[in-house]
Amino acid sequence: MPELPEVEVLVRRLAPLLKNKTIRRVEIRRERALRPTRPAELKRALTGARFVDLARRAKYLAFTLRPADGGGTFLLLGHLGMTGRMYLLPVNAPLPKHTVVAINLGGENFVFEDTRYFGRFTLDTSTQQGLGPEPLGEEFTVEYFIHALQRSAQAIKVKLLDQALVAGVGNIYACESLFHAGVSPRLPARKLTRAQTERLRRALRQTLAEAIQFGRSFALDWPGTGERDGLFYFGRAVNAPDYEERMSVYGHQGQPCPVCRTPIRRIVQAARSTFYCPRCQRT
DNA sequence: CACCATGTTCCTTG
DNA sequence: CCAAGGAACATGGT
Repeated sequence: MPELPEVEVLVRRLAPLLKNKTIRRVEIRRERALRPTRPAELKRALTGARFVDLARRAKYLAFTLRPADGGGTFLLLGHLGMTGRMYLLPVNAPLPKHTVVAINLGGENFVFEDTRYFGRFTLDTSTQQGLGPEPLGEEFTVEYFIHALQRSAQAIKVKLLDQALVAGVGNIYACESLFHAGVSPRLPARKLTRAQTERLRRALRQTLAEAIQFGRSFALDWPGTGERDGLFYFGRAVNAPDYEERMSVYGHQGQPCPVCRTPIRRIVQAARSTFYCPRCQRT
């Protein structure tokens, strides 16, 4: 469930539920997610600690905690990978099959579940160093974007997935943003005109912001104690009839473009699927 | 059995 | 040294 908008919505929903809660016990079922933190180290740091803040950076969840001994704060980072979910469960509810970590907060467990185990739950913050600006932030200016694209011959679609260029864009919203900007996913980054770059920046910001708005207004099947967050809006959702229509091109191979009715095409770039309209995105 | 999947990291090649 | 491409990680759905 993992691109910037989904993480943003999750963070905002989770924050008030975790705030000021004290960790009683930590159960680690998949050590791999902690890399390179050792399980004993994570348990020692978390047990008795208290959640004081939660924020999003790119696709990461950044938990700020106050240690058991009360001095200062420290950071815990979560990443949902491809299939990660985080939510609260009553302590008497069974933990799901692919539970990575379960944190006992007293009456409930804060659960990190991840079917494919690509996600992370760690004290290692080194990955934050290489991240580029937030696409919705002030630092992501037209000038920055133009400058960053000028140095690369890589296809613009592939470039958008580069977290060092702009942090938080994933495969779905990269495809959608290029469509809204009317830019071909195959266009080499350095070939974008100033006008195209401006349109793309605008499309990125608008597409991401709209997805966040949708996620915040969406009637989630998750009051904080349900069994699933039900949060990821792509795919078949719970009770959302207009769900499929949210995407203009992603996953719509062979279906008519919503603007010109030309069949949407699927190509492979950097081993990932790209969906686009060959007519609306000619250059 | 085949192919596909919201992500990141590591290794190889040029 | 760098850029770019591909595989690996692991599980499940269609």
